[in-house]
Amino acid sequence: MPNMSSIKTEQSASPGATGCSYQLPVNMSTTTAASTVRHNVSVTNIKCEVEELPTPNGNLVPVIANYNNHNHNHNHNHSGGNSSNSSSLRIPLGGGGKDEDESDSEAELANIENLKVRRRAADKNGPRPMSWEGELSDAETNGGEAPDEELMDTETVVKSEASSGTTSTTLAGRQVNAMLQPIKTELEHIAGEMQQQHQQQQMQLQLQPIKQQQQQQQQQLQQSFGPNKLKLAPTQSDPINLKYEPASALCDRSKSSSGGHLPLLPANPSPDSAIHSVYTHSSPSQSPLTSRHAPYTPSLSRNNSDASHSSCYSYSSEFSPTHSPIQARHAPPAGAALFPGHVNGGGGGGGGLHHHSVLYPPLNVDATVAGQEAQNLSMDGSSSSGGGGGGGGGALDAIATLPASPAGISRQQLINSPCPICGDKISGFHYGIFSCESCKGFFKRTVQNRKNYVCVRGGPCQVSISTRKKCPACRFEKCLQKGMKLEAIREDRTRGGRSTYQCSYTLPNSMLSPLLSPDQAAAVVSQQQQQQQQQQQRLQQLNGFGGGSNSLPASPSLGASIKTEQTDSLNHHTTSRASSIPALLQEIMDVEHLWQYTDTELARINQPLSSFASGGSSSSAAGGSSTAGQPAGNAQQMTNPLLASAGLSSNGENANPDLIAHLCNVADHRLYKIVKWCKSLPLFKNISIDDQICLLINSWCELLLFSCCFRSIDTPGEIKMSQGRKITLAQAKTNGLQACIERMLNLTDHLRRLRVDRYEYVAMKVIVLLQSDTTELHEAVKVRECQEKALQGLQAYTLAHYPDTPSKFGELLLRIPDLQRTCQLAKEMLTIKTRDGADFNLLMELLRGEH
DNA sequence: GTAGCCTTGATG
DNA sequence: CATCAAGGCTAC
Repeated sequence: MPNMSSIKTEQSASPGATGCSYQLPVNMSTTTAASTVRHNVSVTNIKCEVEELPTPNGNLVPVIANYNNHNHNHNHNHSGGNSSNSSSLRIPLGGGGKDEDESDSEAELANIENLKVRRRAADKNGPRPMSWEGELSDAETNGGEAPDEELMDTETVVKSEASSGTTSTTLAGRQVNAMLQPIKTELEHIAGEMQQQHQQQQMQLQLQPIKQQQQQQQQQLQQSFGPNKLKLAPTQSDPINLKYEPASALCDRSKSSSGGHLPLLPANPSPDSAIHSVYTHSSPSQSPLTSRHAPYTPSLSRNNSDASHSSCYSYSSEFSPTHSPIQARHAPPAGAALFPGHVNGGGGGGGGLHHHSVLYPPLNVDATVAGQEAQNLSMDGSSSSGGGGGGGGGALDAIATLPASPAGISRQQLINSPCPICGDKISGFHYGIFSCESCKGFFKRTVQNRKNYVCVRGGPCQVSISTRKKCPACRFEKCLQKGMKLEAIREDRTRGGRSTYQCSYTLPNSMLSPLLSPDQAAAVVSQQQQQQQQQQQRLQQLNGFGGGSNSLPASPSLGASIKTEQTDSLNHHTTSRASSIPALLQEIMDVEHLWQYTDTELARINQPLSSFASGGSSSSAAGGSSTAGQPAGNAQQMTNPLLASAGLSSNGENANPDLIAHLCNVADHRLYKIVKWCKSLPLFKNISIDDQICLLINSWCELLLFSCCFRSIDTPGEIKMSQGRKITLAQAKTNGLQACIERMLNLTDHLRRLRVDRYEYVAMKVIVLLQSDTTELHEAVKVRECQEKALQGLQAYTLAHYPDTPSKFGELLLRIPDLQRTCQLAKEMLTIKTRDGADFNLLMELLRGEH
């Protein structure tokens, strides 16, 4: 009955009962030793039954990961005739295809493989609680009965592994395919989920809930990889909260088949799906109005005056029942004067009006009509008069600017209405919308703790009072979709007072269009797109996305980690180019967060480190396995890129045997995330499972290495591993990785010189992934076509955004052979190291398996 | 982790 | 002083 949501790196939310347990690779399951030993990586079997199907309103979208609800027509459209030209776009990937690919070894990955050996060794000594392979294997072995155990805490895992010893276990005789089976199983599993979701929706349309569940169960058993034809309808849900719902809609609520779900406002005609709209927030750079405010700082601090990034066409906290936090505190006194034609409803002159005038461009709305509507819309007699009191009040003024706002909705009505997210009773105005107390708390926890929920089903799960606990991913998504604002969460956690953030409700274009001139309407669309993009970036960064040059070390300060120079730069770009980002690139970007670690994940991964650090310099495990043949010791660890790539402290304090267990966690995580990322890529999803595996095998090193290099753009002379750990060339010399690091630095220099931005970066990753120069591909042509689409997307992007450097596209592609050569070198180095007697069995097999 | 209730503090 | 939207606390 549960629905399946998963929380990466988080313990399963609801043990057992909900069945919604996705088990992290980090953790260990209680699977049998036999099953866990089969592969070095395991995929947790995810029980994902859907008790309640998504409502047909299409209002639910997958959380965070937008990977499933994008319109892939873009991709398909890109193909076709273009494929003939593809050859011209093909890049001379590394001299030698297969052989070239053989080389490889990114510190991070190497680390992973290395650890796998240890982990497997531990597995042999006892049941491995949970692992990638173990989970899925069990599921498969047991006829689909997924282990429903709770996730174990990382620390627990570490201890169990440590206690099981670090006996080296050879993988001799194990086939490469077997080793990569985890990836395959994961891919298959995810595919199965997608298929399941698709069928669920179909069934839902047929109103056959019982059959749905039956089929779900069957699908769970299938594990077959079916094309994910499911397209989550771009939610045309209202970006506006309930209170602005048209009266008619309110009246219809009782008729709504979705039970607690609120009827939706007219679809937002924005070309972007609701998933974008949920990320909406504007930037000062984009709004001619916002420039009057303080520069936008994507900080969650309450004092950031985020009103500055309000949308000119969005309702904002003026809708707060009795006041507008923003306008009240930050409204430029003469704001209204800037827009003499602006609606002046509600009898204004109040601060709210001023503010509103600043926030909203002049609308061609008859002031009288607007004023009347404003009257009708007064939140309620008491509050509007109380809050507005002598001046019309912010709320009233705000309402006055709602050309098509519903009439007669009082605050009390709103309070009595069901929470737009779950249908529970609204308790107040929280984070930008009227919501219930539970959703308020949920949103707060999610943002403050930087949760990175992922709906294994890919969403959208229904979120109701009864189901809201089952899929936090979809719940959070809905929170955003309904208008909850990330910036409403205070960075400094100060209590009390009024919020200063700009909680903007995107005004549906359908409501605006009749009132706007074509130019204004276009401006609305443009601005909404910008807002969406920025909000998305914000969200991604909140989720730990931004591991590239944007990446910041985990910071307790939400706001601090949100704003980066590059982000600003990117935002600047998007100001003018938001609409010119190829859809494919945007889709790729939308799933990029899957690649990144969230702070929560990092925190969890590193959680055991504190204990490790106290363990002194026991070098047997950490030094032995990770440094592979080097003298174990603090000095080596300090500069060991393997450790560093794992996000481990490089201060030499981690020389504890438990470190290995910890590294296993990291390894599991990284592999898991790679697979997840791949599976969510718009192009990759359409490739056969066998070819997906093949591509992954061929490109994992390049992908990881490239991410390291891109991440290091802003640190010349240093390669950033995970979590801001850095390694310099000098440090690399101490452990024999000089050549590799040197090449990485060189590549990084090129990326810096080329000013590679994030869109280019993600596109290049996909291009690298889709390298089809291998004879092992079953559908090489198809893969090639996919790569061509990515190439075309990148080319279109670079030409559109960097017209002054038309050669950028080509230069970017020229870096790929470098990347591949670097990987080759790194792999060779690791191979050599393996001969030194270190526990690189798994790595060895992976290396061998790549050829 | 969830969610109800409490405390805080800016605002009018 | 009332309001209310933040965060905090805590039983579950």
